[in-house]
Amino acid sequence: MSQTFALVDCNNFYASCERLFRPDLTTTPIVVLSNNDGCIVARSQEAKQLGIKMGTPLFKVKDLLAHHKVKVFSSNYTLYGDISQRVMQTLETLAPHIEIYSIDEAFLDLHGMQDAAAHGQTIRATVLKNVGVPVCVGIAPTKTLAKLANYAAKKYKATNGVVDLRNPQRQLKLMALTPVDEVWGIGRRLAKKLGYHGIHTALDLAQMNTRSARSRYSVVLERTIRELNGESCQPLEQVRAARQQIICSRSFGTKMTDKEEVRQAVCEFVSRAAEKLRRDRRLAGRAHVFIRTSPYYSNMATGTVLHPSDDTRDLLPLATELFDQIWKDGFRYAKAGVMLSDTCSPQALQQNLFSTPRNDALMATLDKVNNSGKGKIWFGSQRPRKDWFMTQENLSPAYTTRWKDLPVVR
DNA sequence: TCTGGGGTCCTAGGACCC
DNA sequence: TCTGGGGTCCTAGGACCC
Repeated sequence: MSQTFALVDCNNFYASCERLFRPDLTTTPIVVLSNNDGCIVARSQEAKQLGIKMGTPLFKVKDLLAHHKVKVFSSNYTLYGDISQRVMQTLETLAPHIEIYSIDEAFLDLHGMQDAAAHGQTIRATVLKNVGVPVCVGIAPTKTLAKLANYAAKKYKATNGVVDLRNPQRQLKLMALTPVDEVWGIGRRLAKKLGYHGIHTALDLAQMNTRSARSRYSVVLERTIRELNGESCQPLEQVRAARQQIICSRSFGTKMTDKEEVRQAVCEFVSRAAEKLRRDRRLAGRAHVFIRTSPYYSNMATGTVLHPSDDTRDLLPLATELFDQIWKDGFRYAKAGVMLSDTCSPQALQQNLFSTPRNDALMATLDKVNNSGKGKIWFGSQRPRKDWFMTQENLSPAYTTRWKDLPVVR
């Protein structure tokens, strides 16, 4: 019995979330900005039609946005995370097994279902009714084909948001029409390379010899080809693996030349990363610090955490040491960041003979205060001025997760 | 084209071992 | 010393994804 996957993907997710609580914006073009209000990471349908591209820096299109009265939002991850949970909870009632693939996508196990296309319509209607977010559904015997089906469901209006791609004839037809870079796993680099070898459509790729794909490219490409041919190589992953690394990095609004200032920024990143680590209930075994001045100089230093830890006081001195190793005077720094890796769970960690008992209560209190919205506690080495950190000029309220931001009905 | 931030997986090459 | 073969582990970097 062959498998059947459904890929459910929210339409213009962040823009749809913002619109949910602003019915006055139903027909207004909307864009959502990245963390630092740096560039555009989501657009409503109307904004897409204005030719605004994904990833465009805000300053490049400021005039265009103003001219067309586009509503601009800073990203509000608290809101998106909460709406995402509601979507996923609804999806869990619509299939025996689901894999949450990203904040706005999930694979559903529909194997053995007679009329999967009709069920696809049920999924659309139910999510729209329960949460208010429009979704599209792609159905196929492999994840890669389900992705492709979803692409078609979004692109071709006549599909009514659901494409059932279980029929091999339909698979061939769609693949012949689809540029190879729309295939899941084929990015810009690979698409260009494949183009040199005369592979332009998804069908060209599907017909490529798997053996030569493996030797000339990689096992990943081989797997993609097999999946395009209906051979499922990627099972549904119901349990999410714990994060292996945590990154906190920022581009600076204005270039930095002062060592002390950059060092303080790095310390701030360490604190943020450690906070995420504790939220995950993980310990880090390794820390990395990197700095960059656009094209000329970039460097990274890596160090081992003596005893894997989630304590900011352990990580801060190490990061400072690493920072000193890579710092060079006389450059104008554009970006810095910290990565914590080799994470493990506290249970998995063997008790070390020399490890001192950690003061978890202090870190817990610190996190509690910093997340309360009532104030911030920081270490002396951090940079208290955060003018360069998290610019959010157009933030929407946390409608669903903060009492005072609840929408009021008049 | 490097513009944002946060992730994953794979591979080539070096260090080191017998 | 650079001459054989075989293996493991680690790291940096490339490619992808959302």
